[in-house]
Amino acid sequence: MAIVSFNSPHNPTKSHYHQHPPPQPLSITTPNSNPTKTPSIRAHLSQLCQEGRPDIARSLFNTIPRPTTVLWNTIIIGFICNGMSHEALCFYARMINSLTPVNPDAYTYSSTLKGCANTQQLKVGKALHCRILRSHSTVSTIVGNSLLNMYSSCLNPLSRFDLVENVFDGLRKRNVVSWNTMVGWYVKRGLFVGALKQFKLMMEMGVRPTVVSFVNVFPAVVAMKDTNNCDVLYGLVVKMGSEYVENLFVVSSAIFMYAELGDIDSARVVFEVARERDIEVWNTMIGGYVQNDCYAEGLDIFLRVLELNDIVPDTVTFLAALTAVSRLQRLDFGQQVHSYLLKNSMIVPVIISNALIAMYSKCNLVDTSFKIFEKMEERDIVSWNTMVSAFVQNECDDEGLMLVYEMQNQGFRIDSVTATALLSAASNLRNYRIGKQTHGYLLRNWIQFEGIESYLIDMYAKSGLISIAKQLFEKNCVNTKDQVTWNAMIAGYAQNGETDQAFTVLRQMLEQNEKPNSVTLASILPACNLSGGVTVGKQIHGFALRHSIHGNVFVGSALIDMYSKCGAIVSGEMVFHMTPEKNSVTYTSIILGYGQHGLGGKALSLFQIMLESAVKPDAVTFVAILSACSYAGMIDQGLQIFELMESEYRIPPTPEHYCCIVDMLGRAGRVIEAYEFIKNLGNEGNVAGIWGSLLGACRIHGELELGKFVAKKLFTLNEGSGMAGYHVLLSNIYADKGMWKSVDGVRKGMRDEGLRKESGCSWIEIGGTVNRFTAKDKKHPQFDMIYAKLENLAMDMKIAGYRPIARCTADGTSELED
DNA sequence: ATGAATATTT
Repeated sequence: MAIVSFNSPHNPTKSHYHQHPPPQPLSITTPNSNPTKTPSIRAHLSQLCQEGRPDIARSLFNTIPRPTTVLWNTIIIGFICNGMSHEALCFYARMINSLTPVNPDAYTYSSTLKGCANTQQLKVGKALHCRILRSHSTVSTIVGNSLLNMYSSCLNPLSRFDLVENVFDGLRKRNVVSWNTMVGWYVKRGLFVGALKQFKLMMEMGVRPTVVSFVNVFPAVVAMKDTNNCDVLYGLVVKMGSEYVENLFVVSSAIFMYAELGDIDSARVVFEVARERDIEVWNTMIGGYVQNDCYAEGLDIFLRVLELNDIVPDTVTFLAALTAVSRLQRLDFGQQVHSYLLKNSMIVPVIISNALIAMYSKCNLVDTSFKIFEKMEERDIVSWNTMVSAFVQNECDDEGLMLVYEMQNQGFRIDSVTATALLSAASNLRNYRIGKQTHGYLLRNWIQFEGIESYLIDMYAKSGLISIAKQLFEKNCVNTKDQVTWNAMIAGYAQNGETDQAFTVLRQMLEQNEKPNSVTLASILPACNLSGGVTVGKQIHGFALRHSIHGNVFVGSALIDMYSKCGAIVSGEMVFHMTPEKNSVTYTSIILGYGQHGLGGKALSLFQIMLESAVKPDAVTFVAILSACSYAGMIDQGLQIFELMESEYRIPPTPEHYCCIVDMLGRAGRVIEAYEFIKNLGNEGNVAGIWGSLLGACRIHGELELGKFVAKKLFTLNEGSGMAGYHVLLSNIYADKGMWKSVDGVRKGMRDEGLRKESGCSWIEIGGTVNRFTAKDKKHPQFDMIYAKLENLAMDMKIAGYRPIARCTADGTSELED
């Protein structure tokens, strides 16, 4: 089996030396042997360099009393070909300052200039340029080309002054290399039209293009998305003959060109035309498929590479394969790639480990990601960022924050990627302090990146500082509002329950001719639930249909949710069946809807259909189906599904699942069983919600003693927001039993602790207007008529023989039930 | 003995 090889940054395999025949045996020379000694010393030095030992060649060189220019050149070239450009430059400095004067020649200049290009030493390059101009009346084409190349790699491509062009204009003789370098330079400067013009000019001058000419001009048409000229250029390649069409450089860059332009079929044709393929051709083809979201096809090609005996997959191959695996969330495949790597290579490069971390994270196995991260001997900023993002994306925001802390301890600085993860964590945790700190850090360090405003708006809105979000939206994004920014603001208002504001922003968005997309609609739809009216939701649905975005999974799921929350479960059902693409959220929405409408049987049969489909249920799906079972009293089925969740689907239960089970048992009167269930959970069951469900059950079934015990337990847990509700529940239990003294006691306790239950509210939509009511409120413009009608109704009910049961609520108002 | 050139993770 082939051993996996990985590229090192300075891969010498492409140096010219390795294209030469294998080294000849040494010829030993003595200092005074004969006049031919110089060429043989030169051959010896050159051979040492070919063997990758230029330092030894230098030591040998140091023993030579009066080295000639040729010998100096040999060492300089030797260093350059071994990726030691810095040493080459030092050696050049030694040469011109030598006590035994030697004159640099064209070889010295071209190789030293290459050294400058490799190390970005503009000053040395300029000094060389001066020296060349001073010492020679004419500049040879090769030296001129070396100057062109040096300037094109050392100069800032965005600078207004174009020294490269000056040198090119000053060249007395140009050849195809000069033209190619110019085309490359234009591309680097972003002057794509210029690059293409230069290429055309070269053709018009009768210069025959080489493969490099094509490789250099392709990126220009890619950048311009110029599919026409792309075809013209490739046509030219075909015309030039098989030496061009089958050249590995041409094949690889043509595949890349077509793939970048979205024409993956043509890329495949180019790939098939190549009779011989090296690993880079294979990599480009895999990468092309990944780039075009054809992950399965990419993996097919990857598998073919593994089967080849003469091609060894490298870092890039595995990187592309892992990207495809991540996008497909094909964990099985990813694990195979992982074990292949472990089996076949000594060390896994950092970049591959990073991709593995990302892959496991995308497959929701963040623990495995962290194991890989922990085991890494070396980590770069991408490793840290990937792991932090992995935590944040898998709902482990606290771990993500801790890791950022640790990362800074180890000398890595927060960058734009870390910041996006931090902002996401802040908005997930609804923690504006972390968000503000991150915002401050970005401002202090002048860190800017694309979409920064949307991240900030999202964070401030979700963490409750909607006014700051609004300020950012209005001040910082005056002219730069894009779809994402608009969406962030709309979602922000919608999530804060500010429905009117959300719709105002949507209207502004439409007025400014910015098109809403699926994200916009999926963000605004939940606001329709809150507003209580189905009319607005229907309008959004109509909008989605008109703009052909109703087929989107997210929009579909949001529509289902909206209809079912507005009581229109039949419409929700229809949307479900008409949504072409269904994911776990789509299924969960409709199951939840069925459950809330008491349609347990329908929920259950749809859940069965889901299990048989390719869509995997997630933790939320189980909450939906369990609560549906609970509402419908389908206890046995519910318990069975709960078993299945852990054993079959490997989803660890959360407090929400436990709540469902307790609720399910409790509603059915199996209160003691529910209590036993919580006891068995141990410390994991010490969550207010779970005990709260049990307290609810105690009330329904009049379990006074257990209720008192459960309430006591709840009050020790003291989890804030819901506590008032639990006090009210306890007082209701007492009230049901007519124990008014105890009721008073609970209410006094609540007053002492400053607890107040938020009053319940109901609403109804009439003629497109939503009317909200809370107990005893007089805000409605027609409240007097409404109360008069209520009294009439109450009278009618009394006459009909109805006896309401009066129960006490915490704020002293009476509540009519049953 | 010298010059131009392709693929990559958050």
